[in-house]
Amino acid sequence: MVNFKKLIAETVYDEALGLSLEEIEGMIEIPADESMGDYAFPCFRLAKALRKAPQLIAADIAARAGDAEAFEKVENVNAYVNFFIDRAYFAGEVIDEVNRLGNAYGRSNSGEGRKVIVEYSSPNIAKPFHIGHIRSTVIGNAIYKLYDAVGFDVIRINHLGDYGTQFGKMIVAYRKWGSEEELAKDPIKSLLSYYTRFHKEAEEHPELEDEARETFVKLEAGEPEELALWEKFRKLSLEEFNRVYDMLGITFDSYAGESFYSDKMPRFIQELKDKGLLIESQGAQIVDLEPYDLGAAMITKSDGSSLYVTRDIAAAVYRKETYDFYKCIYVVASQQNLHFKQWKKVLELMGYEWQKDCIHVPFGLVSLSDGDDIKMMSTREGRVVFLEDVLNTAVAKTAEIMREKDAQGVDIDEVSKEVGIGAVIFQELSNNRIKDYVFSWDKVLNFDGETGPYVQYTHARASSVLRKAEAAGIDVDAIGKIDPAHLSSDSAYTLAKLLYRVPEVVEEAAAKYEPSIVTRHLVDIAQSFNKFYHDEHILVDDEDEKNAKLALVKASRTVLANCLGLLGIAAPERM
RNA sequence: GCGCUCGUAGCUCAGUGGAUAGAGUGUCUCACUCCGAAUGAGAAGGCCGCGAGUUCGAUCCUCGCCGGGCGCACCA
Repeated sequence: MVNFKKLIAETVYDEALGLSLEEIEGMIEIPADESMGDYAFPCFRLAKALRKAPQLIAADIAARAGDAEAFEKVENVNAYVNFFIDRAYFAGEVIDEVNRLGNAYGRSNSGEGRKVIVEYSSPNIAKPFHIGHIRSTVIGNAIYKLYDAVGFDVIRINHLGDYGTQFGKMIVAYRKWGSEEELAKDPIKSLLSYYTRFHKEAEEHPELEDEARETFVKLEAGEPEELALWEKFRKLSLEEFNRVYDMLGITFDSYAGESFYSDKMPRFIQELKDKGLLIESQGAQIVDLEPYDLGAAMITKSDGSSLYVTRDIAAAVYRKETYDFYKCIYVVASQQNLHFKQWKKVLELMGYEWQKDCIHVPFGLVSLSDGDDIKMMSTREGRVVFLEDVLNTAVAKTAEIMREKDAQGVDIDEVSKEVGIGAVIFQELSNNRIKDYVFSWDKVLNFDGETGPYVQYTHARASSVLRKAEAAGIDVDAIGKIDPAHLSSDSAYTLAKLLYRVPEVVEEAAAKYEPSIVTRHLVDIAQSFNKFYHDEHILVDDEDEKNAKLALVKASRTVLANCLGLLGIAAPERM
């Protein structure tokens, strides 16, 4: 397909301008208002070099470019050269391309032969999966899909929080107040109650904290009794998590969590010593990062047990040695910005230059409204909304709406899951990931406007038109060369332009680790399609016109499904 | 206190060193004998937190201030 930006850059290019083709291409803009053209080239910057008013420069370029074939017209408005692409030509090109590539449209091979690791979700074992966990899980999954789409070999790692002092606490609590039967009945709930009780009791009996630390030391030393309990907790928790992952349609290539690295740490502690980085402070071993304004990174506690940073160092080196990654992406909350800065600095001081390929992709906080107050979620204090409840409620609400609408020929059980869960995922991926938000049932259960169901509805609607055409004896897949002259209306053309931009949108979203760029574009496409649908009748009598419009509908449906797929959302044909 | 981060319409949020700052939602209207109304159209709603600076041009970049959030060694 023609790269229009490149074409325009070539048209504008002139040695006298003193700019390279690439520089010109980088300056090309898409005007805010379509009445000002499809692409624009601003000439302000040229004024100084050419010693000429920018309006005059723009006029010269416009005059020079005016007769190029791909453009309907080229005109200058003040200092801008505005390019209007020949609509029919453009629509024909885009539709051919989308319908030729099908579900490969939007994908590329620009990452071919390189490995990328995405670490995401990473819940803490023995704690329930709550609405806060949706962020890493869903954003991480979308980033995996985006990197996969642009051709990278992607390894998905669920870095389970399955180690640390918290397990000392859990074991102590279980021994004191737990029972096997209770645990078997509802594992997560029981474990959570032990954990909560531990913290309550520890307020009055601080010696419990010491006992927990001692127990973790035993666990780390591989004492059989502690190890057996820990393994049991881990197994039961993982079974629960998998239920949620199944609902979300998410899988991982590795569940190597923190515990996996427990026996790999001594090597790095020794290495830090050998490199003279480790110093003792109040009985603990630390790396002094004060010269970099990053405080101190604690490597071992005064009782000798390990910490988060220690395990992350071991994990990073292990991954580099095992996978030789091009990039290792950590989808972890912005609360841990300091941790990641410290950790990267330690790796750098150790001489691991590849630490620059380790990328922390932070996201904002989910909090809960507690009457007038807005508070952070707290598992300990029982102030949580469980993700599974949110998903189930969204599915139930969807089923209710579907029954109200008396949808014909639809498997409500199946589709309400696709739509309800899709709504939750879409909502999560709508905003820039760095933004904090307050969880709201109203918002997550709203299916009007810029929502997942809206986009899915648009897809189902396009599918419905194609079904109608098939029923009338048209083989939509066999429509060959179309006459794009029928697609020069504003609404058809705007839609075609949005379809055209999908590959660059996918590349941008991957490069910025920002799935919401795709989500936003998807909404734009759906809005544009619905406008086209309202403005124009598709199944008209004129064969040529009908075929051209059906080809555009088919291309739109393909793109909607492809982009939903990139976000991990289903694209039902009926709903 | 220091560091990071956010501040755009009543609310939730897009946006870009450039042309008149955009959606959704809410409010008020309109459109289903017509391909799916989970839709579309219209109205109303803005010192883009404040103040300087850089620039031909700043909502965007820099600095300062104000406000919210998060973080700042034996949790992760």
